Amino acid sequence: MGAITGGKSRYHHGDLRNALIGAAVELAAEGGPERVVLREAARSVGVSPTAAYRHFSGQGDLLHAVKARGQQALAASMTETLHARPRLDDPGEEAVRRAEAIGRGYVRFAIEHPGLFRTAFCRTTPEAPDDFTGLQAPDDRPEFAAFVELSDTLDALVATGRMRPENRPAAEVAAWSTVHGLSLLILDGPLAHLPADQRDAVVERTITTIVAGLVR
Amino acid sequence: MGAITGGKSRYHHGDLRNALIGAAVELAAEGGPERVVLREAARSVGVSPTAAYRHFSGQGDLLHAVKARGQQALAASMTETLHARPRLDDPGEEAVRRAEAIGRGYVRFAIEHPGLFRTAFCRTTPEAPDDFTGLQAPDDRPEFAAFVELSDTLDALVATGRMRPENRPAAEVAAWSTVHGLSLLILDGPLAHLPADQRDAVVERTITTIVAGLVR
DNA sequence: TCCTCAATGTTAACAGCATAAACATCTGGG
DNA sequence: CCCAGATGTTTATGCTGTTAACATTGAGGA
Repeated sequence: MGAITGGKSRYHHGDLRNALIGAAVELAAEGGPERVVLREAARSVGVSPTAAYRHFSGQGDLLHAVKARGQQALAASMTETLHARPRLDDPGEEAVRRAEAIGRGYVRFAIEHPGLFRTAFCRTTPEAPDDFTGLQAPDDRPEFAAFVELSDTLDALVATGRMRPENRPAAEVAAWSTVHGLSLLILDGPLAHLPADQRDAVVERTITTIVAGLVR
Repeated sequence: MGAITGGKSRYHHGDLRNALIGAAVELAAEGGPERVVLREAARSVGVSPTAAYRHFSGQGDLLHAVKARGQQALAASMTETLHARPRLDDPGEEAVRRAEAIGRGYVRFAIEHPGLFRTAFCRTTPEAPDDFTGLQAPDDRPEFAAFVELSDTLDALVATGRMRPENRPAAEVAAWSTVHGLSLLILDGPLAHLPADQRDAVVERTITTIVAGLVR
């Protein structure tokens, strides 16, 4: 196969699938999922529109790939944010602060990369077998790394006595729901036109509130 | 103007704007915002596609009208649910239960009317001057009735000593974020394929958690 | 070495969409 | 009575996704 050979034929691209995904990711980053249009991605790669059909079943399939990239980018950003955080001595306090940091990282990514974030959670086909069913995430896929870290943090809250065991079930859903909804209200909803400082204050208070509901 | 006269000319519709909105709402209810396509709405009303441009500046404008209808439907559903609820004697307990009911009503509408719900919060034009800026809602518009009721309920939580005054700011954002995010995770996200009973249990626990974070 | 064939790209074509321009038909107010 | 503005229609343009038929390339077996 052609690979990325110096510059011979130019008829075969060599890595068209990834190139198309890259172009589509750029489009998504600029304008969200509705902007990832197959013909434009092909155009920006310099290839005929129908060439994409050799690598994707259609526009929906391309969008699906971009969505996966968005999820990975979110996860990567969050884990990076988490690793940069100084570790506290007290395990209970550490778990609480860690939970707050996870929420902050989530919302921060949404604000800094609105197009990618919206794409990461856009509706694709009704049948999406890639999603995990609610409460248990496969821990071998990179896009779920952040979710696994949330789970571990919640476990730590229980282990350190900061959270009552009977509150543990579905705790990740409560946490995730709050930061997810907050992100969307900020991106597209009534909080969209809020000045940055007020917005940040609201984010802080919201995260404090949900964590308070969890730890008790 | 023609009004809804018996059935004379048929050239002028008489109430085309509302008819188009109605058709578009039906489309949105079936398939969400991306399905509200101007030509199909015109078709189902029995009118030429370009006739719509006498009443809307374009497809985006029509979608905007449908979005408003969705918001009103959500608000109406929630207030109805609230009014059906039995009132408790203890004011503090009443406020807490009321807050929980508001959250339940929100998520319930999302589950029962997914297309309308998604349309009510879909992205339209970047400039949306109809949104209120975050923390204060105009209390004279029907689509904000439910939000005003949430605000009142939170005030009641403070007044009855169930919530500390310093937690009051942005409390509506925290509450709204949680139920909003939960709704979307259920509609389009990882909770989509959850069986109804498990899903309902998760909803209950999530609402309990956020209310716990508010009341303290 | 050469030759075939599957992989991968291209052009041409079609249908559906939003939208604009020019034209047609009512209808209310002078 | 009649005409001007409101409302609806036809026609046309350019975008999109998608399919079908054709072209080019490279890799591996005769």
